[in-house]
Amino acid sequence: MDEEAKIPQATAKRLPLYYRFINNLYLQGKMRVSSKELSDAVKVDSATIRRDFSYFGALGKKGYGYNVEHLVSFFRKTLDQDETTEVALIGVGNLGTAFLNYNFMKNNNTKIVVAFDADKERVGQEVGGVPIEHIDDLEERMGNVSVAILTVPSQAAQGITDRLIGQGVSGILNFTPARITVPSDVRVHHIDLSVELQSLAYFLKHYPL
Amino acid sequence: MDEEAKIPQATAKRLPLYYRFINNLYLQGKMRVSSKELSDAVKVDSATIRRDFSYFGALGKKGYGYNVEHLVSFFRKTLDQDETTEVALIGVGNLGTAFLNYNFMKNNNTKIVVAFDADKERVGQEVGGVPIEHIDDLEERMGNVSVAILTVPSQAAQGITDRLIGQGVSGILNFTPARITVPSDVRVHHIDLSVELQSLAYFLKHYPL
DNA sequence: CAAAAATCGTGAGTAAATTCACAAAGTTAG
DNA sequence: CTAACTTTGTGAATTTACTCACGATTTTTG
Ligand SMILES: NC(=O)c1ccc[n+]([C@@H]2O[C@H](COP(=O)([O-])OP(=O)(O)OC[C@H]3O[C@@H](n4cnc5c(N)ncnc54)[C@H](O)[C@@H]3O)[C@@H](O)[C@H]2O)c1
Ligand SMILES: NC(=O)c1ccc[n+]([C@@H]2O[C@H](COP(=O)([O-])OP(=O)(O)OC[C@H]3O[C@@H](n4cnc5c(N)ncnc54)[C@H](O)[C@@H]3O)[C@@H](O)[C@H]2O)c1
Repeated sequence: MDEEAKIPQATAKRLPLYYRFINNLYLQGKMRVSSKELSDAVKVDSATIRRDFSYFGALGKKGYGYNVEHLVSFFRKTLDQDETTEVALIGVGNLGTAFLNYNFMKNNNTKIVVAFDADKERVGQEVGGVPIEHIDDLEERMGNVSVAILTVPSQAAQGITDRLIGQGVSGILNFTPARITVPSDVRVHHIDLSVELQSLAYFLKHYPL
Repeated sequence: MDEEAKIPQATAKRLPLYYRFINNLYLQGKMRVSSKELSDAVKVDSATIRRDFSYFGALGKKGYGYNVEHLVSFFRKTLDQDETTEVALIGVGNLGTAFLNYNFMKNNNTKIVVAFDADKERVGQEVGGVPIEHIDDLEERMGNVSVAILTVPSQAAQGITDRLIGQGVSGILNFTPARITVPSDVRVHHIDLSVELQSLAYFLKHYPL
């Protein structure tokens, strides 16, 4: 569909990382950067970086490297940094509160605009400038947000997911351990912190470096 | 070194996920499970599950599936669930507080035993049963913890990392946007929440399902 | 200006991971 | 006990990702 649709997924996942770093260079007034420097900074092999960039055409110059300003404006366009993606957060508990307090807007095109919780005490408050609505009002108060962050207890995850999808949400960042079921046109990224910690421990024991 | 060292990394990362789900089945009293059922539950292709399990030998029975009790005890051993990995957390802010309040011990062999912060107000308090020490006392109070969770501001990340490594830490779960530099025998897992959110937004726009 | 140095972009090779698809072996039902 | 059914384990094919290594081109130095 998109003409860029042939970009490998592994590359696509690295783009925001590149963007953030290049933007920092830009703000620091740096004029040029080589794939080797980028590699040291973001810990991705320099050949991989050149390959990643090459999917978008010849962004660099041989013997010189990449022009920071050119790169940054290219990535801004490519990552739609000018167009903010509005996000809803469901479950204002420990994790949800942390996310609301965090400013996802730094170098970032995403913004949490509304939060929901089942606890009546919290409803009506604001956390990090985001109003908290009651979960029963999800359908009325969600607007046409297309991305949701799920930080509810795992038992509630599937039910809420179904309602979110009913409202047209097409991307979910799921922090609950539940592996939710969604139609094939909805994308879910699972971030399973317990699994991350356990698998790190497993790697340490079984894959000594 | 290990005889299991040839297990693909992608497989190793899924093991804790399998374990958690199988353990739940076990607690529910379920006797048997097929790769198809597991697949529906954890959203991993059933052939991938069978392949993953097969690295550990023939755990199942043709025409029957897998015996839950057998699986659960096998994974418990394999994932060293009997031996708790002690973890330190550095930076008791929004995110750090959420992790301390969370009980990583459910189905889990990891435990945060100590936390550090630079803010004197917090030192001496407990959060989620974990004592908070001052970062200046890191070297004295860390014990021989081998894994650390980094939830400090990104500017502090590299300096703290160096000190952690000086104390023998060999695994770091890094939630800061900084890509830290470590010796080659230290393993770092980056969890970059802004990148996750941005790349989800990117996928939605450029890879319509 | 010429030689040396830097660095990109990419063809080709390698490695890792996933998926297909089916024989083999077991289970279940009657 | 037999036939129909289920489900594993895996060889082979495929897909995806990474890395090497080098020619081409530009910059830098003296
Ligand atoms: N906190 C962590 O460090 C951590 C780590 C790993 C996984 N998780 C997972 O993240 C999720 C949230 O964790 P947490 O520690 O923030 O939990 P929490 O209990 O602090 O927060 C959950 C929030 O969801 C709200 N809630 C409950 N049911 C709801 C519903 N039906 N609709 C809307 N809101 C509802 C609760 O009122 C509460 O505010 C859990 O699934 C947990 O397993 C958390
Ligand atoms: N909160 C989020 O949702 C979120 C999302 C993405 C990334 N992050 C990253 O996670 C990290 C923590 O985020 P946060 O929101 O919890 O920040 P925070 O400011 O709430 O917490 C940081 C904590 O670290 C402590 N600290 C500062 N310097 C220290 C030092 N040298 N040694 C020890 N402790 C020190 C501070 O006192 C504070 O308690 C940041 O790097 C942030 O970029 C957070």
